[in-house]
Amino acid sequence: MTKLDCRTRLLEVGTQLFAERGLYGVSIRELSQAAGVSISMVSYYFGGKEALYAAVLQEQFSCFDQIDNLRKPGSEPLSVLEAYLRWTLQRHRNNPHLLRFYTSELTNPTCFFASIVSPAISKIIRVLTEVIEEGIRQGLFREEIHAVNASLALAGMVNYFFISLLATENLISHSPEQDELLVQQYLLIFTHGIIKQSQ
Amino acid sequence: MTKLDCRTRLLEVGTQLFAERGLYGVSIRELSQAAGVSISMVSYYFGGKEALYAAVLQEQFSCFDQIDNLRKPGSEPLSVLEAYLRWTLQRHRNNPHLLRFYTSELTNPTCFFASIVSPAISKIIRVLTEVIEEGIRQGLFREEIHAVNASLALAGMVNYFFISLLATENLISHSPEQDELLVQQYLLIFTHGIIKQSQ
DNA sequence: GTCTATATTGCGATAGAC
DNA sequence: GTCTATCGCAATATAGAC
Repeated sequence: MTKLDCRTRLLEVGTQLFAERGLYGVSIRELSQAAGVSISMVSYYFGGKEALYAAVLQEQFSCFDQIDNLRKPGSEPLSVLEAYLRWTLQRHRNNPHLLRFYTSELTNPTCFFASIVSPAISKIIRVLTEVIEEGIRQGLFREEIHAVNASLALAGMVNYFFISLLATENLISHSPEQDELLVQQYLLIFTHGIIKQSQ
Repeated sequence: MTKLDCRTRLLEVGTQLFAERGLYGVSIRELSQAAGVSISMVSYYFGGKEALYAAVLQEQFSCFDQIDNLRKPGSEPLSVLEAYLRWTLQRHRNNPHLLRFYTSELTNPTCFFASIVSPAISKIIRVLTEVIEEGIRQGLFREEIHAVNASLALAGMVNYFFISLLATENLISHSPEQDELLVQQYLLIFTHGIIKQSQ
């Protein structure tokens, strides 16, 4: 087994197990056993269990940098919001473990929350807020809307679909084939509401 | 220290610490020390750490039974949804730890998820879904709306406000004084959307 | 009913062989 | 670079004194 394999296998298995049970729910014994390598490899490559967890977390949240791609100069607020929904669904599909870390860190933060997780999340909300403020300024969106509230509402709708998965998989299909329908539903609710317009 | 005090103190401290760090993030040593009782009291009163956790969880989720009070016979769908929002905010205010368990169990489920947490959550979603379906039947809500999607969206909006708290407390006030404003904002977004109606 | 003391297990980390 | 063996410690649980 080459150096790269060993390190990579630990990262992969660490991602899987930490996502399922959190930093304190997994021992490095179990971890190294699942990876098929010696227990000492965790210290050798990462410097300990917490450091391996930090490496996993860092990798998981690296995709959040892409948020800046959503806001191309001159793009309409509404299409940026739609792009955010599609990008978020895709993010969770590409990486089924991401939301576990995201939510686990928000709920039971480790010492890496402040440096890795919090900046990523608050950046997303800040970008969404700016987009919605721009929409209000352009007269597209209601003035009564508080932009931060609306951003949290939009992020909440789409993320909660995945957060609640374990308790709702008997109520609704979570298959990726439904994703385009989901985007349309959330966009419809968020922009027009559920009330039928009688004009 | 009487029997009641000792048991109660362990429950209180357990609620606090398990909420902050999860089942595996807390030891019974630390727990009993924080409660000011002997370490053996955990086994004596509850039968072990996991059993104490289960007792805490059971107590936390008992308030979910009140969901049935929201749906009085003949009440309008829209006012039930408003009552749900208000009730949910109040639930989180009355018990700042509830959402920690809620989210922690959804993300890193323990062996008690299936018996205590999942039924509570899926019942809420089921009730909301029925209310929205009734609204569609009455012609109040759009036919294009998928009732389960909309229920998850509404629950997601209001719960995510608290879930994301640690990453967003510098972006928005989380003071209880804002709660009535929040109810109005979420209701406005959910029922009418953010787009300005030009009729 | 509550304590101290202890048995036992499993943890994270590392020394040293290969 | 990877392993085995082991150290030292903290975990849960419990026996037995009061």
